[in-house]
Amino acid sequence: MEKPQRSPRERMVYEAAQAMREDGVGGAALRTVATRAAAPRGSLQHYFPGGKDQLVTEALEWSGEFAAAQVRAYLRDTRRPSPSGMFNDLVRQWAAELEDRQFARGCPVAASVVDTANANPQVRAAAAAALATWQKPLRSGLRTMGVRPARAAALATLMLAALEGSLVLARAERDTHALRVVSRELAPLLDAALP
Amino acid sequence: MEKPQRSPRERMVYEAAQAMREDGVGGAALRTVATRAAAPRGSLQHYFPGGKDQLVTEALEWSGEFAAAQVRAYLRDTRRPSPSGMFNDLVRQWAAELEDRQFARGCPVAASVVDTANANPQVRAAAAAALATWQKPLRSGLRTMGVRPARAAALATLMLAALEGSLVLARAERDTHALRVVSRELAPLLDAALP
DNA sequence: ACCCTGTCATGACACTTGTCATAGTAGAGC
DNA sequence: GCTCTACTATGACAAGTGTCATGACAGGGT
Repeated sequence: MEKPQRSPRERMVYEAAQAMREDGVGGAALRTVATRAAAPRGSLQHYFPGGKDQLVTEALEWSGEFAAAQVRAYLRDTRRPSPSGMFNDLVRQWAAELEDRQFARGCPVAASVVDTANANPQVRAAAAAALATWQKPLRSGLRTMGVRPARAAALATLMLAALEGSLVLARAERDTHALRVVSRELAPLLDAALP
Repeated sequence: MEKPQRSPRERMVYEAAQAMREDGVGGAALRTVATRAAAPRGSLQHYFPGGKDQLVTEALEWSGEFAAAQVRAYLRDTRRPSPSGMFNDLVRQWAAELEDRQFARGCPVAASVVDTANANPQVRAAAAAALATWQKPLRSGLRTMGVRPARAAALATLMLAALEGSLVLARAERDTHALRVVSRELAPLLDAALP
């Protein structure tokens, strides 16, 4: 996830997502977000009159769309896509970033669920929406490869669950081993869904 | 996870784990933990001179052992255990509790990783240790069923990752659908490892 | 009787957080 | 030039946090 050249508002949403990935929603202080976005603190209340909830919600929307674009890029750029190839592409990118950043950043959706799913219905709904956005290209990609619709939905869910879980394991162990194992073990199952 | 009749100290560790499951490590305030454990606030500094870090660490140890005992109970009480049966037993118990408590409580290990893996090495290590404790009976159970050691380790990792991830999905969606899908899709893969 | 140790109880602290209030500044439109 | 709007900037505040200091109280052991 490279840091793009964007408006102050977009930078704040972006940096909010990154802060959530590092220290969870509770650890993502608004002052820190403003500082890292090189934006004035006063702009927060101007752009996000809904307060922190709004910022977190938009950060989740951004994250969902970013993840979906990543999947679509695989489908667009790969000559002969396969279910296992699509999943492995995800795993590979996450593993690379975990190692680059020394396991500092996880998934913002998981962070928001763990921190606020119980206390904040709005953020919880935003997390669910981000997951749906992410899952959509996975599902349609599988269908394009010839997987039956019902099965495509199930496998997309499995991919997301396995990825989110491996990320937790990898960060705990400071080792991308779990990610690689899961990708390897799941590969035959995923490809067996092809016609 | 029933609330046992234990010493004030044990009650505090237990309630710390539950609070972490609900609102993450950041949301688990020490005052709240003391109140819910029906213990005086002063006892916290007495039993846990290491402060919140120590309490969280012990809560993770407790959680790891609780989860491991759950797996061992399946292996002990089931006449003809199978890999898919073992995984489904886990899923079933988690799904039941999610629904009972209306998705208020997730996995404490995931919570600690997401919240503090980046900032707190001690807690991160405790989370990794808890995962190892949990994984151990899964691995040895698979081996007892006849799965080759290397494969048993890989499948245990896969189970944990898939479970942790499904929990995130299920809490976000307030629906145990993802848990059931993952269990169903993984079943044939898991049982195919039998000799 | 004494003290000593484990536990309980309460108050205070420094700090951070999200939020609000207020005012300043730039720049376009006319 | 003037005004209106969008944005920037700074200060303050109440609430909540982890931590520490201090003291009270019980119950043995001697």
